[in-house]
Amino acid sequence: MAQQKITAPRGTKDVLPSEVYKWHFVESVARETARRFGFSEIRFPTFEHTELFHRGVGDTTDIVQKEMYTFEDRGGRSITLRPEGTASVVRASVESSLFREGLPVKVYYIAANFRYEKPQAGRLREHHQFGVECFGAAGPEADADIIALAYTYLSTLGIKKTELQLNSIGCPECRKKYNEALKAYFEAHRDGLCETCLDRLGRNPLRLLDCKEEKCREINKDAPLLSDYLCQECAEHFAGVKAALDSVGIKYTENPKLVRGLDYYTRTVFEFVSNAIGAQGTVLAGGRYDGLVEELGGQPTPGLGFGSGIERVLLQMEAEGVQLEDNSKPDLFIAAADEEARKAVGPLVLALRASGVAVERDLMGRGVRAQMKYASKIGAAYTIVIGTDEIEKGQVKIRDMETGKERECPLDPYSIVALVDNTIKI
RNA sequence: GUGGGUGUAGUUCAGCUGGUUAGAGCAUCAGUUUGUGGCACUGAAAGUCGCCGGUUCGAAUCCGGUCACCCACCCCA
Repeated sequence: MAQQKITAPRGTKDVLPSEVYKWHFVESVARETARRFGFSEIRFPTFEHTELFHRGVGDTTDIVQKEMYTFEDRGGRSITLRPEGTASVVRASVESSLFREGLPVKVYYIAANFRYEKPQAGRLREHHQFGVECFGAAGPEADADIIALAYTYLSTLGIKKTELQLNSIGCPECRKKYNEALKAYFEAHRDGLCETCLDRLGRNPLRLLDCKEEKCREINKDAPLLSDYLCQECAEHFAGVKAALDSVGIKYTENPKLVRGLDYYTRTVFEFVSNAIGAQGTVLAGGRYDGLVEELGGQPTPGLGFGSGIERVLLQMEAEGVQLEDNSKPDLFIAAADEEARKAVGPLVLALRASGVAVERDLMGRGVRAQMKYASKIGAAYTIVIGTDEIEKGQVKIRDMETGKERECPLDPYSIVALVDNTIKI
């Protein structure tokens, strides 16, 4: 009697053997791109003290207010499954004094994030991110470098059809002035605003710019622009970022309404956006966060970085028709014709595997014909059938499964490896 | 948290206005004179028709609830 099935928790996804090669590809491109740009990997725990995210991500954000997986552990500590990676990176770096051992500190990670959201296209409760962070560099070349890394990463994956949107949200000084101007403007148009906007007006007027409600959009059109309120330094920094991007030929669209959802951002914010994968079209997003390290107890240290959702990147690749090859197929399948041969196949297969060849054999007790069918199905490049004849003669036929051609080969691991490894066309 | 759509073999789906043994393609497994794959042919296995309740002589089909998935809002990668 079968037990009732247990399904994966809502908003989580298994990566099955048949598609895991796609993940391997994305991860290897991420690692290689990071390496070329001079970033080292950092790993950190899956859960942290809840306090870290309250301070690091920001108390007013939706993530902290209603999306965290928070629980008390058996020792009475408040623990949270990380909803994003940046706070952990900063915590770990401060804790181990990385910033005192020389700047800049450049690190990347590939890690799962957890947010209690309602799942939809491109949005999960557990999702994975390739993230990159750079600390210590205050100048605009650093911003451009991070964006160039993002751009290289996406193009190497075969993603061409995203738009890079760019904005500067200034420093706390100029943002304060802008916030006041914004508040004043929206107060004057109160009657025309939707309810959520009215609600936010007092707390975070920046967010109103993002509203998709038709009537709010109308009002947004003539709202004051942040670019008019940037202080001298911020304006120069932003101009520097744009000039640096121009010089390397990376195209961008200035989007004065682009506001990121995490409280820690300052100055540069950017997103690579797609319109091909549903409403959640942001494939990669990031920016500068010059106040975060200090907020988390370190010396004032500028920082910047981005996060890119691997599931979304995969969706985008799919949408753009990027073709990947599953390279997990075996090099060789060795079929046994009788009991005697089955005994001989075991040691042979082990010897070949020790030499680096991916070899499979029958574990299901099938006949030769069925073994060949199976070898074909799993995509083995070569097959060998061994029976009493072959063992007596010490010779086997090795067959190229693509062409169907066969070739004689001595029955010893070295000869077989030589044929399979050199991928000699038979 | 709010709203819309969808739940039938492993999978993609069919099943007309409720009628008795719930079907097909693909996939799986076995075989086509027993030592050779892809094609073809034969056959087999596989479903408490998401779950619970209601209406009815009778429910995959109608009604209610619930859960899950998909999509959108909110927000975000």
